[in-house]
Amino acid sequence: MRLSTNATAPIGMSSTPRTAKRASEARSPLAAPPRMSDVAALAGVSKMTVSRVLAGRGVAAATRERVQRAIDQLGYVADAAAGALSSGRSAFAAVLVPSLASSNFSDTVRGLTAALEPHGLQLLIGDTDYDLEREERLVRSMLRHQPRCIALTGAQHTSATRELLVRAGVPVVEMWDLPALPIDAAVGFSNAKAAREMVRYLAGRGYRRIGFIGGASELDRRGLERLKGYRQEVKAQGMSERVVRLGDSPITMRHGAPALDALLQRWPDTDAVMCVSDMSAFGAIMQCRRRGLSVPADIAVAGFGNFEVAECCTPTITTISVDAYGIGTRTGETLLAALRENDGANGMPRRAMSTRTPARNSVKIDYTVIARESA
Amino acid sequence: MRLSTNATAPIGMSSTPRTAKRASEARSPLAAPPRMSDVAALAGVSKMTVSRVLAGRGVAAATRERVQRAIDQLGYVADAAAGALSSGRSAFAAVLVPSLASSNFSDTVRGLTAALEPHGLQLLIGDTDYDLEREERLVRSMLRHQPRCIALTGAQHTSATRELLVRAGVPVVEMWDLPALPIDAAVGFSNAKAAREMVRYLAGRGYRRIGFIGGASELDRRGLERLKGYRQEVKAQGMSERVVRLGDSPITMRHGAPALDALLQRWPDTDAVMCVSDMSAFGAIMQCRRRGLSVPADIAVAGFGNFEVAECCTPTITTISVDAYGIGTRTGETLLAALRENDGANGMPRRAMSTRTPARNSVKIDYTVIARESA
DNA sequence: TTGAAAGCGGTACCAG
DNA sequence: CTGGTACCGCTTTCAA
Repeated sequence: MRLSTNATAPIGMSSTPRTAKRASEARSPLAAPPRMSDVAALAGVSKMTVSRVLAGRGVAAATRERVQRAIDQLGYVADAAAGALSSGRSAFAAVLVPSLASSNFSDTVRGLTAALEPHGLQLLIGDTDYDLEREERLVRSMLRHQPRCIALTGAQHTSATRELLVRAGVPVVEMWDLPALPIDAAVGFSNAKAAREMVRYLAGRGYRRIGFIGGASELDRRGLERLKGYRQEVKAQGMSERVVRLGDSPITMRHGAPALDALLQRWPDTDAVMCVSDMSAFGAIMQCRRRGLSVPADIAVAGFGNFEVAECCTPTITTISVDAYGIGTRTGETLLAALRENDGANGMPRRAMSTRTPARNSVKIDYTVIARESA
Repeated sequence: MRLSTNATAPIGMSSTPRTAKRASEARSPLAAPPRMSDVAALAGVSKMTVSRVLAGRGVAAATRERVQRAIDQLGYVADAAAGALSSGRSAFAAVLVPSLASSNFSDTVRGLTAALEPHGLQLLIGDTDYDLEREERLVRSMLRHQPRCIALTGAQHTSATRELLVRAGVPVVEMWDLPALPIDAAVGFSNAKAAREMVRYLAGRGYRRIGFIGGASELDRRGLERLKGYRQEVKAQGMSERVVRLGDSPITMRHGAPALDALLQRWPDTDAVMCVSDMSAFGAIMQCRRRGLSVPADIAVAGFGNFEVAECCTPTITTISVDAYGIGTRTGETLLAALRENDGANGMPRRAMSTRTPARNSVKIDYTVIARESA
């Protein structure tokens, strides 16, 4: 295969001589694409008028129509890079999530898209794979595109990332958590408190020997917070903790079976299992079936996240519902408000939110225990 | 909420006077970010030398180090828009998938990322939501960023989309299908043939009254192809068809229960169900449990896609395995090869693949029936 | 309402 | 190996 020789060389280092760019002017698919000046010439106006038509500013109706016809005729598409360079304002918004494969985060991205796209912002989406170094690399690479604003996941970042983000001087929102010291603003909830609530729910149902299964990675802060909340509440209730930590994030369905096995091996009399995610809870329930255990009669199982599988599984899975899509839309709205504020005021460019409104930049997202059949 | 007054106005129409851009030169987070000329001045070289250091071209080691120090000291981040404009070459690759929430497609995106990122290409990701008009809008909007290459899903597009794509003059790959007339190149498989294979498998296991459950939408071409394959093979086997079409794409777990109910109501003696997706198959199996039907003893269920749930469900789900991640990496490799070819040759810019190598631009992706417990 | 000129921040090209 | 200059395609600014 052609690629094997030089599989990671940068693409496009060879080049076309500047003067040859418009070499093939013949009307073929290979002809250089039309420029704004081409449109202007065809419509018999100046570039500026074309620019104004595109931006929807004040242009006489007749002129505007003539220009629009020329645009359509040539199939003109404006060059965003040129526009961004000239105006000093890109049309990008950057988003970073730990894993696009997790429906949780893809819902958040969809929510962000829904909020930002109508305002002409194009998302630059990055998948950090729960790796802070990778997050840093992605931030660096996205910053090259001068995004108007940035959304990222969690409160945990390398110090270089924080530095980059602050220096970027654009609104930043941290999602899915409520950091003690946000870089700029946050849209999320306390994963620890949510987990405590689940333990209280289970205790209220009479379960006293409650286990927790989660991932082994120290990088999944939200998972760790949930574990922390479990520990706090178990202690508060005077119960003893039973924790199994196993496997990498993202936690998938495959996680549940071995984790359940490990838990029951160590603490055979466990009467309820709280899982770091619905994915894991589902895997655990399926494993219960294989072991001939009935859920919840023999053992109760609870999840986190209210994924679709929690609703569709038999038994249906008791879980904590978090509005992932809403986190996206709220984040989008928060960023837009900050952009307006920066923009409207004294014209100081690229100001972060925190310089203006230090405090009330945290949006708290609701969550609720959804009581279903499994617990 | 502040946004309610003007929820969809474009952002950033007010502006900062050009001359004020560097108004606050004080060393604060509000100072204008450093430019290449600043780096050059600090290092005592010309901009060109800085540019060469960044590009990793031939620069004397001592000079390079000096420049690098200046870069680090200033925290300089090159502006991608300026670079793209000047060189006539962006660092973007565009991808369009029907739904980011589907693990199938998010895996493909991950594969693409893995293939393209090492070459310095930044993905522009778009979610068409199974809507061809939306796809067209997204293509138009992405084209403004002059992507070096484009990957999109399926063979079905509006004629305007095809026109835009051809005129863009960059390599284009259609994924997840093998169109009779690809725009440029394709990486996929025949969904119809794969479905036929599943019917043959079920027939081979002795099932004769095989139903099909799928979505009602005409927009999900891959779903329709699977249905077509089912119909062809059922006919070939001398069986009669039993088809239920229900609900929108993407098909989720919620689809399975009502679809199974509808199928059994109309054809109560059905002995096997083939589902358009594992999601649906899972929902159907859970519904079987609720109805007191044992799988596969009372009724067999098969899925499509080899999603994680197919492996973790009890019973495990018989399905067709498709390497979604591999579709992404193969697509990436195909695009990279085309970029190299364009680039290396006569320097004609922005040439599509098909102008070179009309035929062998289709990469066929393997699939296999995975026999598990459910059928 | 429209146009002309300047320049955004880099890279190509050629000369030294 | 390094620097000077022109210029990428668009928007800003200011004048008409």
